[in-house]
Amino acid sequence: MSEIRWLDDDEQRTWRAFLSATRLLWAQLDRELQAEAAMPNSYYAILVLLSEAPGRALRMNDLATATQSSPSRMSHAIGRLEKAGWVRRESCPNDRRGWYAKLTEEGLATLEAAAPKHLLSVRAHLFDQLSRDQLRQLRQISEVLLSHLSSLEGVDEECVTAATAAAVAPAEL
Amino acid sequence: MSEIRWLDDDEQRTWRAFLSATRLLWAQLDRELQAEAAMPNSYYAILVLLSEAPGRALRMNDLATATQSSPSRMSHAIGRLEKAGWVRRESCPNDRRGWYAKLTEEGLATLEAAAPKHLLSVRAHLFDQLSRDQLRQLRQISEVLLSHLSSLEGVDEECVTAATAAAVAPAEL
DNA sequence: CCGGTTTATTTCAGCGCTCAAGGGAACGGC
DNA sequence: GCCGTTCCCTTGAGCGCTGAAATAAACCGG
Repeated sequence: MSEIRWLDDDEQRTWRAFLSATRLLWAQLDRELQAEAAMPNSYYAILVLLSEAPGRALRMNDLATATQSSPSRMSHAIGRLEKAGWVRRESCPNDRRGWYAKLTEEGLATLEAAAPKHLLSVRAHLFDQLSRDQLRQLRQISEVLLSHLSSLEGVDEECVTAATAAAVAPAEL
Repeated sequence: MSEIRWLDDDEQRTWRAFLSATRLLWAQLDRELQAEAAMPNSYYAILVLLSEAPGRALRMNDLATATQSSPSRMSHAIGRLEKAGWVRRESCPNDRRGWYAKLTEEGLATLEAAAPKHLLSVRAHLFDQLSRDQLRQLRQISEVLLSHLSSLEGVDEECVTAATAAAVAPAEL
């Protein structure tokens, strides 16, 4: 085993600050969304994607790849969303293996009620805290990391960001 | 309801890049730690904290507050770690309500085997990707967010960062 | 066609987490 | 001393997720 280069003091501090900050930020946003809309972040993202899709419906697989999640996960998620009355499954006419997940009126209403509040959370805990310069830096840093990470998994970078873009607001944005 | 100020194009891009990057980074680090050490990040952090503690033991409550998690979560977590043979519960002599979680030899060995690999992951996916300037910026940004978020919850900021510091390497660092 | 592969989705077991509820020990005013 | 409160920890149900296996339909070379 080659010599181990541990983190120096500066790196330590950077690492732990980053770790804590992102963890707390996620937790906070999740908590607020849970309180406001009774759903986790991931389900919110699904609803947004559906709201933007033509006919407010998407194939299961497309949903899964768009949100960077497994088919299994999507199946469970849609199951729950269906139980909540926000989504309905509809069989696909061309391909009898396939299913559409379609946003219901109720689901759309829920989403539209949740979106402004979620936006406020994001502003309060991220955008309002940082200077214009810092936001620019954060964006560049994120893009570097993103391009590295998505290359790792043979994933289309555009696809990832496009999908996650959803996580902030529904179609009317 | 007052006028809603949606995210502009620049903000959108910043937000989604940040969102995707942190999500993918966490996922990647978790995946690698899972593959190398068969444990999630949170359990790793617990083992590191224990390895640094005097007598390699800590009270349940101290562990919980140090890792910013609920007593319940810690109870479950130590239960699993105990089942894995990495930790042992020992009753507290002074306070018969209390329990110590004590790192076993086996647990320490597991941790020491995992630490260098985990460090490599962190370097590969974060530190090696960013310039010196960007690392400095990232640190400042994280610290701003951290101080905001920890003030929200009436939490001691030092405590949070101190605990998370652990998440990179065991005592001998 | 027919048989094997690929594609689309579900199912199941199990993990880590949260939240609400509870037991048991210590503390503190009366 | 006693009773209520507080503190420490556990329990159990349920949620969101993962990974592997199963089903079932479409595709495709022979």
